[in-house]
Amino acid sequence: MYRTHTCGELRIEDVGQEVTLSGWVQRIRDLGGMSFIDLRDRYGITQIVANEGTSEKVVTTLSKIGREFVIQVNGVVKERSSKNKNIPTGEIEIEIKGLTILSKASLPPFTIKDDTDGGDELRMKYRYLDLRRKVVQENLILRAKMAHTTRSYLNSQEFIETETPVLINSTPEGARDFIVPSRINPGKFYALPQSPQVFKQLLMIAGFDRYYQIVKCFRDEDLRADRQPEFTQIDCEMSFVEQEDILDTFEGLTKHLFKEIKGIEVTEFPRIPYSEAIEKYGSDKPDTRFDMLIHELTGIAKGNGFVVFDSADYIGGICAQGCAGYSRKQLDQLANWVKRPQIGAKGLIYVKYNTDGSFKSSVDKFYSQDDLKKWAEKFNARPGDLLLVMSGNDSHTLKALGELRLKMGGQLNLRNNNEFKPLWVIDFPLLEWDKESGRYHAMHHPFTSPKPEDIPLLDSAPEKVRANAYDLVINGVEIGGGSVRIFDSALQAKMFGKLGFTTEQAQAQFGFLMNAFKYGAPPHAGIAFGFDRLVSLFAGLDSIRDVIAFPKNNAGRDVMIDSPSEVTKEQLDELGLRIIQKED
RNA sequence: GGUGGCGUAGUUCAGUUGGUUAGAAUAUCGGCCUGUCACGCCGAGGGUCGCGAGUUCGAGUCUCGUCGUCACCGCCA
Repeated sequence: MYRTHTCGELRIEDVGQEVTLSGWVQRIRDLGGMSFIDLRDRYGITQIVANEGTSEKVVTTLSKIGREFVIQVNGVVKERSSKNKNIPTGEIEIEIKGLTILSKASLPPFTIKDDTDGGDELRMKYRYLDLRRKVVQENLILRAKMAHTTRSYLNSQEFIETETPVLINSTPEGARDFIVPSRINPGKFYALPQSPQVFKQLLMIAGFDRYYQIVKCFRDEDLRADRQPEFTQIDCEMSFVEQEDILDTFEGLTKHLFKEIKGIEVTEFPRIPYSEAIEKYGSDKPDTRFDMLIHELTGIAKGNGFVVFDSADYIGGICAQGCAGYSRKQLDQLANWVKRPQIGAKGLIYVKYNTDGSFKSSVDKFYSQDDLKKWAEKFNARPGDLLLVMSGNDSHTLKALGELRLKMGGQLNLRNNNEFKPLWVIDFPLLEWDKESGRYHAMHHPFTSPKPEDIPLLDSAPEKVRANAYDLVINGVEIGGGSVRIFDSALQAKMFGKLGFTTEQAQAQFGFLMNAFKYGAPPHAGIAFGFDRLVSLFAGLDSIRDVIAFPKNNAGRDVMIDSPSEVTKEQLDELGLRIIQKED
């Protein structure tokens, strides 16, 4: 038997017991006549002590061990003469009687300890060592708990967990697919699913009524801190439901997770239309932990001879409370920040609402104190506040104001990671115009149902058609999204037409689905949560990498196994593939 | 595809205007040490300053390129 107990469980009540422990050597403190070993496993750390009573054989072995050796120790649990209040096992120690080296260890490239040692590059290359760190283990344990809790909640609601295939067809809509060549079918390719979308709809047609799956999805697009090429979704679909039923059910799941995992009662799930989110927050995933809403000034700020504003489609700004005291340097920094290519604003106008009630702005030449007072009223600003105003093309300016709002919210410490503010963004546009391809794209996906009252607009003003689509947003993070589906093959055919598919193309790509609709399709709707993002939100992390055991880097590479990698000529031949060197 | 940050000892970092032998902490190794828990004390070893070119009498430092990495923009139905 390798162990009778783990390294985290022995307490003062166990004093006198003879025990065997196995684990990794965290640290050795050799005091000469006596030494201490911190023995670590995922449950905790237990101190081992050797002193003058320890056998010669054990002392000799002890002198050979180092950091990260895997050892087995047996001995008697003793009360410590000097206790450590900082760890749960701090009142006891094991007086060593026997010691076996189970596995030697080379010196690790970074020290295994809680506060990060070794940069991301090393941590990823030696991820199996990084995963020994308690902080990283805790993230993965949190992930496991959340998956378990999700399953038991959905199981209790009569959802059926069903697996769907991973080798499917490539489709032209949406993100780039990962492609898998078929050996048995030369010249043909599978694709990895971006989501199990059509399969879950087929399961509804099959009568499963409630489906879920915690499932890997794949998108061949550039990575971000919150985007990996393979990621996990809590994927769901329900029959005989309307939008309201989905929102209720998944508010329920979200509340349950917050309560079970974090002990937090989250009650409010406000709903705001997409258009309002854009107007007030400059984003379709607003962070509602703080207000600082965007206000439009287009009507009242034009016509004073300030060319920048007079020529703008849109003028708007935000009010940073209590920031009227910002220095020239601070204001310049903000202006430079919005001028970076990532934001792309031309400039930033400020108005200081001084505590004495006067105004000082960068456009005093064009606007009187009375003019600026009107602005301030529009923002509900009070003396001591700072107005930050931008202008230009409306969608770009709103987006830039949204970014500035987030930056100011962060700067003023209004974005607290222990506070959770969910909301539903609803009424998304069904279609958006894509300049590059010169056609409409489905904003959600091609199976999303338009709002019935907007269907007449499909022909006259397609961009005005709203969808029965919804996103769950928490703290400015898009946690999930879904829609009510089209279940009528005629409407579905019309949608494909709007998206620029010919009848033949639609038939070739999605014929099986439209065909299935002919055999009695129930009204259905669904949603998918980004599981990695949800876990990182619960863990208070900005990057999803730390909640994934073996993540990929910025360039989509796994630096530990060095993938992707080349394959042999034989493999290529068998698949009928040839590598063509790209010219620069 | 683009913008920006970072790259110096195993690790974390310092390194002045371009100037002698590139430092500190920590880790490692050796010695001493009976109550440590970030043990302590003494000593030692450890460097392709990411790589390559250029400027210069002289480059860790300046310029260009390149590689790696991170964040972001585009992209992500």
